[in-house]
Amino acid sequence: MSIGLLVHPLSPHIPPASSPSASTAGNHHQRILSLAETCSDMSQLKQLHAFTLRTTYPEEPATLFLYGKILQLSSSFSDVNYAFRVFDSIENHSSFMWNTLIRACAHDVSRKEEAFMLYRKMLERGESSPDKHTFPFVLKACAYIFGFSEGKQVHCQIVKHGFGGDVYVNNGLIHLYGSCGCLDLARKVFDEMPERSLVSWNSMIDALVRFGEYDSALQLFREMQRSFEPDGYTMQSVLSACAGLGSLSLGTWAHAFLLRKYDVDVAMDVLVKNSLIEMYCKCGSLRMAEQVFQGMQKRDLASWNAMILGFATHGRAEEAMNFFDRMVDKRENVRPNSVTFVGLLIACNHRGFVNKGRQYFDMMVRDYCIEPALEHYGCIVDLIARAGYITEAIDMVMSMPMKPDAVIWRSLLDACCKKGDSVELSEEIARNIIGTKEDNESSNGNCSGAYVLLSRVYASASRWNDVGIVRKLMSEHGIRKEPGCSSIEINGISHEFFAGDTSHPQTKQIYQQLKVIDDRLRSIGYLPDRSQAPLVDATNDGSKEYSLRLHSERLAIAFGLINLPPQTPIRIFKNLRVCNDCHEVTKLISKVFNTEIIVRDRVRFHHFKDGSCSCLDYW
DNA sequence: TTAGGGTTAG
Repeated sequence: MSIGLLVHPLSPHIPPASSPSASTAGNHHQRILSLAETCSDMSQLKQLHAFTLRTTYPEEPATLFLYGKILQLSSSFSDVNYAFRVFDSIENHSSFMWNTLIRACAHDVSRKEEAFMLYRKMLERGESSPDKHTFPFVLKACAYIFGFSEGKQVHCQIVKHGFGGDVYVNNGLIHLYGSCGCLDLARKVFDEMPERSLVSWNSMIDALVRFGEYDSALQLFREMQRSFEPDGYTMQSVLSACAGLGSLSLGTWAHAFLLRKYDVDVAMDVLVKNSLIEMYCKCGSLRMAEQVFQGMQKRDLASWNAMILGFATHGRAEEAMNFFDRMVDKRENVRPNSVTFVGLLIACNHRGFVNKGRQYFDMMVRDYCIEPALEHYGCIVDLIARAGYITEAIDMVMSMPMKPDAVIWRSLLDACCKKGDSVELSEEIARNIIGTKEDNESSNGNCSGAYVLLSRVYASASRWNDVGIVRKLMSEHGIRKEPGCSSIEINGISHEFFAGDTSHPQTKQIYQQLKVIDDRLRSIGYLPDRSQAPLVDATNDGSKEYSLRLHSERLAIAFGLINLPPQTPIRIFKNLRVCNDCHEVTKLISKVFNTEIIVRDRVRFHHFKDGSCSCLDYW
């Protein structure tokens, strides 16, 4: 029966003024209910609602049941306002009605807070008690707003109402505590669950991955396989863990696992494929990332962004920009978002493309109406400041609608130091950073960044007393400089190098190789930046010939050239940011030695407990 | 008598 014919077939059944027999009313409600199942949009639902109002008695339980259905349908058509109107028109609400409305709010971005308010109202009114359906919805809303204290209250209510053993409720709790970063509480709920589902495992694994506990996440994944088959959600978390560890061997294993175990649906899923792209990019294999991207039948914005970010963070700015051109081209016609522009600005930043960076920043605002966020400002300020346009960078910081964070101030300070600008200005900037909460957070728990930069400012102005004061302050506060470190995996063993490091057993050969590299680079006309502080005493044999500044990555590259067969790609992981100078030299070494060299920066180093990495030769 | 859980990048 079509809803368009609603009034005619049902009209003869409109209840008379006198009370209808129970069976007639029952049939009538039943017929409206079956019509409700066929509603496909709000206009049909509104007709049905009007008809229900006209032809039923509001106090009948069957009518209340119908209103519940109308409420549910209006929220499923995303008309939460209408759902609220229906709700407000009813005097006594069933648990189902409360639950439906709470759920509608929990799923609506702009009403997440209301979900919790509604739940409180439900308790206050006391006309119906929360049940096992209520809590998962409320918890979802709490998780979304990172409402830890609200969530704790709800947790108490769950125990009080006796739903502590419900698997859906517990999954909601794991998700909530996981979202708030309370991994121990999430784990406690997980461990104490009388029954677990696939979602329980996925939620716990996801929480661990999101907060950087990659090892534990992979450990849990292994345990999970004893009782459940992983699904697409699981595999995305596993791929993120591999990406976080920067372990291409693990990531490649996960890719193979995916292809072996799953049907086309899971393996071809856009979200899973995007995770694969991200994993390959973060593990340094842009070739594989591109291969996955090219093989995708369907792509979304995130697929493009993942590639752009991948190229950008590896210093391959031209390819990042080419991908952007392709995505906005008429054929693809994908509209970029704020993340796309972060990628483009990072690309420009890594390579010092100041004008391009300015163009993208303007394009983002002008052509795509995207409000620049702190991250965009961070990139552009760093870019223009590094290029020496300190005044322009400071003006930009002053014009920002939000408060600059310590990272931005540090970009300015760094640029001031390099340019040897006024000490007063540097001191002023340093005052904005030192001791701030953001600085502590943004520099891995120490605020060495600003102190080190400031001591460099004083050193460049030959104010040695002030250098001493800063160093003393640092040692008094127990602050140590976080050294740059590069790592390379060969035959499953990770070798780490610091700048000017001479601790490796192969140091002698490494420095000889560096000399070879240096000579080859000079032979093609490369002139190292002499203004950089030379590490002339770095070699064991006291040779002072090697005058290039020894970034840790160059040591790792030399080590790779010695120990890997010719033309084997060399993959380096670095804990800090890779500078433009490094990108340029790496490109040249790569050209001269006819070897692919990839340097991935900002990697959190990982060491397996037995001191090894199971690195297979997938490069 | 109605229904339910877990995602997107820096």
